[in-house]
Amino acid sequence: MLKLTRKVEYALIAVRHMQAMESGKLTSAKEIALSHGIPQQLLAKTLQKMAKENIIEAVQGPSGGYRISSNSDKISLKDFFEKLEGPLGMMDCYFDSECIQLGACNIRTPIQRINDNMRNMFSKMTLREATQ
Amino acid sequence: MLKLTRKVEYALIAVRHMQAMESGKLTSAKEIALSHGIPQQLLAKTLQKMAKENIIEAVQGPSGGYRISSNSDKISLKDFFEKLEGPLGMMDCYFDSECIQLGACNIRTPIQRINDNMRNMFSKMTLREATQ
DNA sequence: ATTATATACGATAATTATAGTCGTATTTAT
DNA sequence: ATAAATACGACTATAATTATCGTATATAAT
Repeated sequence: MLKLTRKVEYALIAVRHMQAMESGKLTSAKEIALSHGIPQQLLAKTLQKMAKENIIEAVQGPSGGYRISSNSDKISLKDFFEKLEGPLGMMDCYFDSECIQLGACNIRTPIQRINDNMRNMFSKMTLREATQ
Repeated sequence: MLKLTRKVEYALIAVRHMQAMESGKLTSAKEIALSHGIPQQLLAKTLQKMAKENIIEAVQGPSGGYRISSNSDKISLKDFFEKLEGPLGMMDCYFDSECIQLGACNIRTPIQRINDNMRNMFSKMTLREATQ
């Protein structure tokens, strides 16, 4: 329960991989995928997402690749998770859905309480901290 | 991401429903299911699970049903979640699986760190507290 | 005793979400 | 030009969750 998705797992692996690189040096999707035995195409997408969200920097062309963004120590785990997978919450009902429950829902407050605690916790933890 | 499953959602609804009952009074799976518009059979299973785990008390036979267990204020959210769905952790690799990663895994420590924080947080929060 | 109503529970089907692949376009160093 | 990288939309496969079905057992009420 409350498992990380593969997407996030791969993202964490990639971040650690990039952090272990010599400062400023690039690494590629292929390189990360091969050295950790994960599907390259899938990883590539996650890297692209991270680049788009400024968690990492992308350089195109041959001898291009990715490197960790310089502001990675300002990114909280909450932001990291949310940038990759949308709102961090234990329930959809606060974000999208038309809940069937209508007026009958008796767990809005409990859920909100749990959510707040979770969000708070992951806000206080930086990506850098977590992956160091 | 990190969504509660329906099972847990229904369990929370049921707990709240039972807490709202007059002390000691029973309510049935049918009653809860009808008043909150959730599938009765599925809810029934969750109630059975909760009864088995001593979160609630079950009384069989007609005019039987369920009531909240007297020790419900001693149950942490962590226990509640884990009793319903197994180990509370962001990754399987610590529990069951043979991970493909072998030696290449570079996120054991990060994941463990995140897990510890989560478990710690949910340990400190009681079910009673959360659902009050 | 019989009936009706409740819990108990294993097996299975349906649905949904996640994970992974494919094909193609674009960028750019050599 | 070519080769090697990122970028990205569409699609398929797989796994997990959600829900249903069928049946057994308990027990209060008649």
